[in-house]
Amino acid sequence: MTAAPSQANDNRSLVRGLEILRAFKPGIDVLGNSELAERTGLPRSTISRLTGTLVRAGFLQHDTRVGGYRLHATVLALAQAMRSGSYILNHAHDELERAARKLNVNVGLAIADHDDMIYLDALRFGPNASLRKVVSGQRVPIALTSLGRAYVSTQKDQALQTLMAQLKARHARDWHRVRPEIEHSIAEVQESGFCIVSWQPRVVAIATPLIFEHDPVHVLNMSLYTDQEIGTVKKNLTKPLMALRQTVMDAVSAARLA
Amino acid sequence: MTAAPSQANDNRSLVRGLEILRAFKPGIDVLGNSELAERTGLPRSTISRLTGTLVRAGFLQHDTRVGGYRLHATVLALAQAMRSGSYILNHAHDELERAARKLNVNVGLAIADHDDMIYLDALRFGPNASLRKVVSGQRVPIALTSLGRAYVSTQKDQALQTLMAQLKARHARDWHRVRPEIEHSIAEVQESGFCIVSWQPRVVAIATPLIFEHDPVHVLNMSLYTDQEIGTVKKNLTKPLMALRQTVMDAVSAARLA
DNA sequence: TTAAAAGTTCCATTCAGTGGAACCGAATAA
DNA sequence: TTATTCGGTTCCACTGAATGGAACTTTTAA
Repeated sequence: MTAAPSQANDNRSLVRGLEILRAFKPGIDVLGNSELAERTGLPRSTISRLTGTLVRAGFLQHDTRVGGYRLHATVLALAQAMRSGSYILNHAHDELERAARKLNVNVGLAIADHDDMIYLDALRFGPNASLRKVVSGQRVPIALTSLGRAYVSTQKDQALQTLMAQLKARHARDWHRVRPEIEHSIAEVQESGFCIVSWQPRVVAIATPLIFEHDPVHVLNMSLYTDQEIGTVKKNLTKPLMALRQTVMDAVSAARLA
Repeated sequence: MTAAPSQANDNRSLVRGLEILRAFKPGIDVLGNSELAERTGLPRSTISRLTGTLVRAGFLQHDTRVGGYRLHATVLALAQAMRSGSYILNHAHDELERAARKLNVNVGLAIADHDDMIYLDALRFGPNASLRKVVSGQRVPIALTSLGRAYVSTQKDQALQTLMAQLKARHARDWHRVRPEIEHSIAEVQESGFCIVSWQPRVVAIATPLIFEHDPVHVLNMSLYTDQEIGTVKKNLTKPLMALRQTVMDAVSAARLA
């Protein structure tokens, strides 16, 4: 999650306020004014005023125990509104769940945001088999994941150039290694409709883009924690993934006629 | 969810931007610039600029199909960050789930925001018995629910006055009816530690406040869809609710020592 | 084709937001 | 105890960022 582009004629105060909100992530759940000032590079007085407004608006709360701010429940209400309004998610969810249960693999649906993918829905299995958990909102980097690369493969021309430039900026250090990997994945998707990546040890993931006219690109994935060879996983998951993809697309298209 | 107080020296643009975000709720998932202008009373040019910024910041997306804006996945990431940072929620969740399964009732944990309560966690049973669903972010009005009234009962003096004034403003129409109900619930909590309300037909709910030093007040509740008399429900749920309350408080206190 | 509605851009005006500095209060050190 | 540091807030003079009316463009509806 790199800093927002912060382009031309954007409303400055609004951008700054949102930047403050975005400074909170899993693991960073309390931030004081001076920490925020450091992270954003803004003067302390400015931060102080903005956090005040964010508190009164219900987006932050002050934690007197540790003397800092936390995100407040208003953001949960927004998330709820967002999820309930995403018809793709709504029509896909049951199918994702069914597939996850049947195959005993993690199944996810995600969408791009800057240089991350964000899960709209993620059905996860704990280590002890059937324990299930539904998560949403997790960010994973576009450049390194099957999810992200499946997304990249849907971009063309100018949009693709821009995106690659962003990714390069974020992964400057090991771009020489990452770039060919991305290009390999793109080729993979173009050839067979999906790509396979193992970006964390023992986790193999396979992803395929879901494209609907007039809608942002969504990406579907399956992943599992395993010792199997990547080839074996490919053999096992390709068909189910593509089948799920078709099922979801049908479900969404059908719903659209009503 | 009434308009934010929008007090003294608040950053105007930021407040307006957040107001735009808050205009989206379940059921209202697409809004065009002019609709937003209407709802907020701001000039169309201003809205246009602000929505532009919100889009570039990743908080809104433009839906070209219907020509309007939707909330974007960034708000999911924020919600995820918020939930993962709430240690009360984290330590309570498993207990809530256990209780819900055991008793076959809905169990929830909520926190106040303006004149609403917002669920941090809500374990729901579908009509067909054991189907379970975890929800968070739903808003319910303070004045009308057991959840909200249990919260009101924790407020004193100035804070109580202010809160009641807010509620009165929101429920001006039938304040003469609502006010005594709230006062009854307050007395109930002060006497026995919980209150019972049926604010929707056939739904009975019982709630109890969870107070931790230096933390905002949380409220725990149980509810069920039933034909039973309120007295019967009370008999059945009082003990489990208070037991759950104790369990959660212990779990949180224990975790705090580590 | 015309009319109406929705959205964007322009631009002169001004006041909202800014940030440096001073101030406050709490925690820590001496 | 007093001094010192640190985090936070308040003050205030300055100014350019944000504003909103009007003009313009694009889309939708009739």
